[in-house]
Order: sequence, then C-alpha cells, then structure tokens
Amino acid sequence: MKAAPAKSRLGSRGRPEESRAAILQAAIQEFAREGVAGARTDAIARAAKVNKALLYYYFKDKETLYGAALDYAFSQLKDHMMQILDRDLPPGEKIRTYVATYFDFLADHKVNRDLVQREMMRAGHGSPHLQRIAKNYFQPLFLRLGQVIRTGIASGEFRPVDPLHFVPSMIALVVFYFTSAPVMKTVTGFDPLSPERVAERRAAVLDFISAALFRHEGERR
Amino acid sequence: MKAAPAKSRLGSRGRPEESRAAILQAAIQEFAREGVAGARTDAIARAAKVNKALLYYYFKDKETLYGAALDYAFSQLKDHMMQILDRDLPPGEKIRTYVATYFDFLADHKVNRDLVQREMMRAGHGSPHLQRIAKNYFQPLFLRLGQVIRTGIASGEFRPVDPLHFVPSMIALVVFYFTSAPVMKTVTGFDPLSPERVAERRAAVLDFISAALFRHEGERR
DNA sequence: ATAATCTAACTAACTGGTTAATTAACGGGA
DNA sequence: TCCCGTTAATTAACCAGTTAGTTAGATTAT
Repeated sequence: MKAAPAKSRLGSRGRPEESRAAILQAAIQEFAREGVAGARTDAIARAAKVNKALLYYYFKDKETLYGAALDYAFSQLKDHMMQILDRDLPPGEKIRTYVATYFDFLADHKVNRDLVQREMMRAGHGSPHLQRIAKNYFQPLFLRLGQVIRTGIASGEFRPVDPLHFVPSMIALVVFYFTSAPVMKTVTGFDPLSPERVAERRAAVLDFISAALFRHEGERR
Repeated sequence: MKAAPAKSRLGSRGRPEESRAAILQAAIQEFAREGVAGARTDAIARAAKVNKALLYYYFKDKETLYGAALDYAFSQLKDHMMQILDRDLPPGEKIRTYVATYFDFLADHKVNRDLVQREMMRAGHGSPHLQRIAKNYFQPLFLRLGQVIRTGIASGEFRPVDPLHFVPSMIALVVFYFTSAPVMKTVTGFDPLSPERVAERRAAVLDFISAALFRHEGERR
C-alpha cells in the first residue's frame, strides 16, 4: 500500500509537500552546521534529494530559505516554551520549570540551538530577519517571563531583581553551556555533553538561578 | 622629518612590520564581522591597503590568517585577565573584580568578543584552532579561577558550588548580554549597549553572581 | 490540454590562491 | 664614492574552481 495522496490537489510526479519539507529540513541542518555564508545550496539540494532548481521554485533565494529555516526553528522553540508559561503554577515553580524545560529542549535539539545561536550573532550585523524573529518569538516569551518575575517579587517570594536583566541571565546560564561545550571538552578533558554531565549542569543551573532569585531568610525586603 | 627606519634590517619599499600588522588588524575586523566563511580576502587586503598577494606572503592561507587573528584576540584577553588573577585579594573580592574587569573588557572590545564568540561556535564543527586556543588561553584562566573558588569555599566565604559549573556560569552571564544585545534592542526598544544600560547590567551581573556565590546567614555549611 | 512539479544543463559573477615581474634598500668590491 | 648583485617587500594580472541563481523543457495527475 502506498501513502495516500491526501488532499494534495496537484498533478505531477512526487509529493510537493514532501519535497518542500525535505528542502526545509535539509536547509535547517546545513544552515545550523555552516552558517548562512558557509551553507551551500548544492549541499542542501543533495541532502534533500532534490534538484537544486527546486529550492528556487519553493523559495525565492538562499536568504529566504534561511528565513524559513529560522521561522521553523524559532516557532518550534516558542511553542514548546509557551506551554510552560500557560500552566497554572506559582512563580517560583514556574520559573524553575521553565528553566528546566528550556534546558532539556536545548539538550535535545542541537540543530535548533546552533541555528538560534548563529542568528543571534548575525543580528548584530544586520540580519534581515531580526525584526520578525524578535517580535514573533522572543518578545512574547520575554514579556510573559517578566510578568511571572514581577508577580514573584510582589508576593515576596523573589528578591527584588530587575526582570530586564534577570531574564537574559537565566537564558544565558542555560544556553552558554552548550555553546561552550566543545571548548570545555578540550579544557577539562571530560565530555560536557555526556548524559551525566548534562544532568549535573541542569542541577547546577537550577541551583544558581534559585540562589539568585529566591529571597533568603533575614534579607531585607 | 620622516619616520625613522628603526632597526628594520631589510631592503625594500615599505615597512614590513607595518604591512603585516595592518593585514592582521584588517583580518581581525573582517573575521569578527563576517565569520571565517563570510570573510573575503579581497576585503581584508583592501582594508589593509595592501595587495592581496601580500596576505599570502605573510600568511600561508586564509585559515592561517584566521588563526593569527584568533591568537591576537585571545592573548589580549588572557593577558588582561591574568593581571587580575595575579593580584593578592581575598577570594570574594577577586571573583567580583574578575567579573567586573571581564565585563568592562568585553564592553570595550566589540571586535574581540565577536571573534571569540564566533570561534566558540566553530569549535563545535571542528575548528583547526580549537586545541591551541583552549590550551593556551582558556585552560590557564579556568584553572586559576577554579582555585580561587575552592579557596573561598574552604574558608566558608562561598557556598559549596562546583567550580566546573560555576566558572562557565559566570562567563555566561557576562558574555551573553552582549551576544543578545541586538535581539534585546528589538524586543525591549531600549539600546542595551548605551552606557547607562551597560552600567546597569554590570551591577546586575555582579549582584546575580554574588547572590549565587556567597554564603547567606543561616545556611548550612 | 493544462497546470503544477521537477530536472539537466548552463551562466555570470565571485573567490581563494598563484605567478612573474618590479621596486628599493643593503653590502661589498673597486 | 660609485656601481652592482642580492634579497626582502610588494604588486598587477591572472587562473581554476566554486557558487547562487536561471532557463528551457520534461513529466504527470487531472
């Protein structure tokens, strides 16, 4: 039995949705590994098992294809994290769960984190996707996180930190470990990405953030 | 009066040391801005006001020139930070001074931080410079920082953190703010790199790290 | 037939790297 | 002091390979 043609209303050889998806996935891999400048359209076509001209049939040019790859990666991340923010949890638990979930997501999605990291660097030198990415994906998460923190401060659970700095700090602690893993491997000799080390790091990050966020006994309010 | 030929023992047109240095500086800028793959040797030559062939006279190829740029940037950073570690200060003060100095260095050296950040990303996909960079620049700093933290823990000044995770966490907090600045600018509307915001961040980082590092009253030892 | 999907082959521009020649300072011999 | 060979420093012009993007047509379900 062959795959049902679904409702693809078209008349031609292959399955167009599949071709498009294959190109997009191949592009994500290539862009994550090589960066925009280093990525080769031929390599993407080969990986997608498709003629190179088909990239330009579905996507205007390399930059547009890169933009589509970014949208895929960022929306995947945003959807995943929004789920946590929508839960009904007290501020402290919500922040801890958010951080833990974010950490696990990055640990499991190397390609995604590489792509995001690369785009962050490119943003500094005028990426044409910065505006869209920031507004559609980062801002919603950022605003929600800020609210959670303010609530926690108001209730006295948190120290009076500035969300504008605390949120990037949380993200920094989670993200940077993976970014620096190759260097750390050479420096320390251990593999920072082994399951044991990752679990260790997860705990360390949660400890670090908790120590900096929660109010301690005897501290002035 | 023309510039003294110094002791340049050579017989030719220009000043060779100057040409080499101009190439290296131009290369640093270009590599920081565009990455290795995106950097153009023609652009480097133009910026250095030198014929492109001269790049290959002084440096074997693009990759070697990139390696020289890395060595320049990393050793500058290392020398700067080692000064702090060599000071005679109690652990708590030393860590705070280290973080503050590191922060100020990155704030003042955009090119340096871009280059370092880019190489960290590349390290994950087999940079031929990773070994040298890690051993020569990161490892010495990392080991020294670890010692300081262990001393602080032993004296009871610090919480019993794991230096293997605490050091990367400190670095993360300092570095990530600059990496994420362009995105944050779009998200928040403010310019995170304005002097006021940078000063604010500096304080927030020190607060965050202090809260996570120092022992609090009534905490179990 | 028609229109959507797909491809082989091509091109124009670019890119890292090379070559052969040119220039200028130095040292030494007459 | 003047001439000249040597050698380091520098460049104009070039080349071969690569790259993003195009074109003209083929294939096939409806």
